[in-house]
Amino acid sequence: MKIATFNINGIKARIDALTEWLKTSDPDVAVLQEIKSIDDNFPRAHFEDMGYIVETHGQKSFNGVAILSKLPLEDVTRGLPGDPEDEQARWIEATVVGETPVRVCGLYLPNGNPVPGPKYDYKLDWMRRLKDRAAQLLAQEEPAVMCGDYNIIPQDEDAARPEVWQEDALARPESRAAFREILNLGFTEAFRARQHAPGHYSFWDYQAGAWDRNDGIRIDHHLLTPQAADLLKDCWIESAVRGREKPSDHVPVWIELSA
DNA sequence: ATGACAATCAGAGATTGA
Repeated sequence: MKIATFNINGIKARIDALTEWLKTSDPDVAVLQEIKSIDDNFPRAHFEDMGYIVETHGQKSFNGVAILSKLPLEDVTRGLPGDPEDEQARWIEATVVGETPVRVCGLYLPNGNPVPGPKYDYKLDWMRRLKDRAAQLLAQEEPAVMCGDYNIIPQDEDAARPEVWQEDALARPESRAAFREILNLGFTEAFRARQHAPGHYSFWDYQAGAWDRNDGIRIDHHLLTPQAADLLKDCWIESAVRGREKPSDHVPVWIELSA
């Protein structure tokens, strides 16, 4: 089972690039962030015609997550538990029924800038709720993946120019500590389980020729429960997608599971 | 120190992102 997480930065703007990517790279499961669309405006039939089951959790203008799957999906839920007041569409879950069923959670973690401020408070509170949900998933003792745009640069080696991110919500010590707290529950960060070298990124800003200068950051991640980590065959970043026509500023990050 | 770039909604320019 091949699963890719991909922040597409708007379904309306990315429909052609996303379609081309699905055709050529052929994920079994595509976990999408920033669809920037309400559910009714998501081009569901277009992807169904390509053989995908489509589950969305959108809102107007911003955020929004989705799962496209060639394998059956069961028990779809929307929204991160823990705050009924939270109306931002940043979390979706479904069980992908392959040879071995896998619970797949797609997330778009808040950016959190500027620091300090209410947006940063929201980020840290969202991560507290994420930790609660992560602990529940661990207690199930089943294969589960939490993947998406974490808006977290885990370590300095995950940025081309770590010095410019020092005071940023993506790299602040409190942000990194909250991320590590979740890892320390017992999750495996798939990319670092397979790759130890610095210089691998999943986002390059549109501005100032960041892609051409390889001035990137690694902020899109897969976190695996032990039962999922035991199934991990490989993890890689499809960075070439950033160089295509009308690209997102993020690229797909893949895992392959023996499932 | 600033802006650069892109997307959305709207129908100009503010807001958001990272």
